[in-house]
Amino acid sequence: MKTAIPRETIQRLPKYLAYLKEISGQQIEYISSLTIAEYFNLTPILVKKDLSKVSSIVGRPRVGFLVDNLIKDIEICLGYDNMKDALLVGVGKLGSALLSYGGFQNYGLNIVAGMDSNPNLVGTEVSGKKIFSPENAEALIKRMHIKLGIITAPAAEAQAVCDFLINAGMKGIWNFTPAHLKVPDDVVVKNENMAESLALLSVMLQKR
Amino acid sequence: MKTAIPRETIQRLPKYLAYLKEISGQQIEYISSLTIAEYFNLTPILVKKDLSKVSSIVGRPRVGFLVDNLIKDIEICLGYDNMKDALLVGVGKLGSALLSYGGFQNYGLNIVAGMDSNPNLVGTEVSGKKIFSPENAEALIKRMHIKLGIITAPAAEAQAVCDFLINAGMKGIWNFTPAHLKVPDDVVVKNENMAESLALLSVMLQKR
DNA sequence: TAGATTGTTAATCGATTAACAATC
DNA sequence: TAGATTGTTAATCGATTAACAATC
Repeated sequence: MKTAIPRETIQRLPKYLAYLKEISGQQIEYISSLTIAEYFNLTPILVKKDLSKVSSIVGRPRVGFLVDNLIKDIEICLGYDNMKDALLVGVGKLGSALLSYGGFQNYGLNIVAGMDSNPNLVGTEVSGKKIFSPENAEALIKRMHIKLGIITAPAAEAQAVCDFLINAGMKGIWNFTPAHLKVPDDVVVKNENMAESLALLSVMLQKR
Repeated sequence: MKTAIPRETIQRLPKYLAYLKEISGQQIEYISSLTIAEYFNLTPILVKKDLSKVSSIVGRPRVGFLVDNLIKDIEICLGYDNMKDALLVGVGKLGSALLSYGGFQNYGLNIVAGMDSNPNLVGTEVSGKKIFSPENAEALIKRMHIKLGIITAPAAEAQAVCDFLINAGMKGIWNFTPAHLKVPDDVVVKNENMAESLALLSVMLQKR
């Protein structure tokens, strides 16, 4: 792995990874960048370059890369090898869906619990995950050194929730609300912006 | 509105739009690109350029753009002005959450119904939206000329669902599963890829 | 009038694509 | 050996940033 992997490359890596895991299960040992490119409708050169940025070992000319090696390299690059604990705030429909989704384990993400201000929800469990009150959640965050918060609260409360989480020590926020969040420089926000996706889809459909 | 608006600009427009609607409610008449840039931590020149690509009217030097005019221009550009009907397939937790989300109306999206192969769900309603069987859904798609499909089914079924929808006449797919979908050239797919977001977040957090 | 903000043209920057030597 | 695929250096392309004249 070299330094400064472009954002675009990082976004493509999870796709490659899923594909590699699939073919690894099919006992395929080696893969060339050309094969990956064909599968995803990308140019072979692009894939080649992406892999060269990530791969710790050199690919073998005429043969390609050892699949299992590549999987390991991508996982290390994306930090999937060390589990990150997260707390989810706002146990509505979307929040419940995310709490119940088992697939995050594959991405190095472990949602340890939920938090909600609704007293009727506090103390209950969703898919085996406890729902905490803000007070108890704050203690949990500090005790477990949880650095990542997932916000699925109503948009109107998003900023307050965000401030609360950062105050408790969080350094990363995964924001599922349409609200624009203001955070200090040392905190990272990733917006899961459906409006953005929908805008792209809308424009793409319009063109036809 | 000029031709060929860059993808990046399109992705920023919904953010601007939400902000503009907010300040429009506060009786603010004019806005400058500088003010928008400050709010979103973007460079003023970038915002200026984005707006110039979208705005039908010229901004007034020293004053800025008429907020309501700008709102209208962005909505037209993003196609929010004409409602698009959509059918959602896979009424699990995530599917139910999306069916219940009222905010899509603001983005020109109207989810008319759900579809599920589970007979226990067929005929029920989620937030006032009927759940159809595949057979009945196919008739509905054709009768209403629904062009947009939202896939929240299990990943293993995603490709089959996708093929089914395209076969029924759909031209756009909003894919919430991690599966990679193969589609004909005249069909547009937008992946709502949580793995991608998580990868970025993970790498950003790692750097600290 | 002076000055803030616009629209537009030019420069920079970074990602993608092309070209090509190296190698199993 | 011949040829497919790699790694790397150079060219292209498009988005962002800078510069500056126009204008209310």
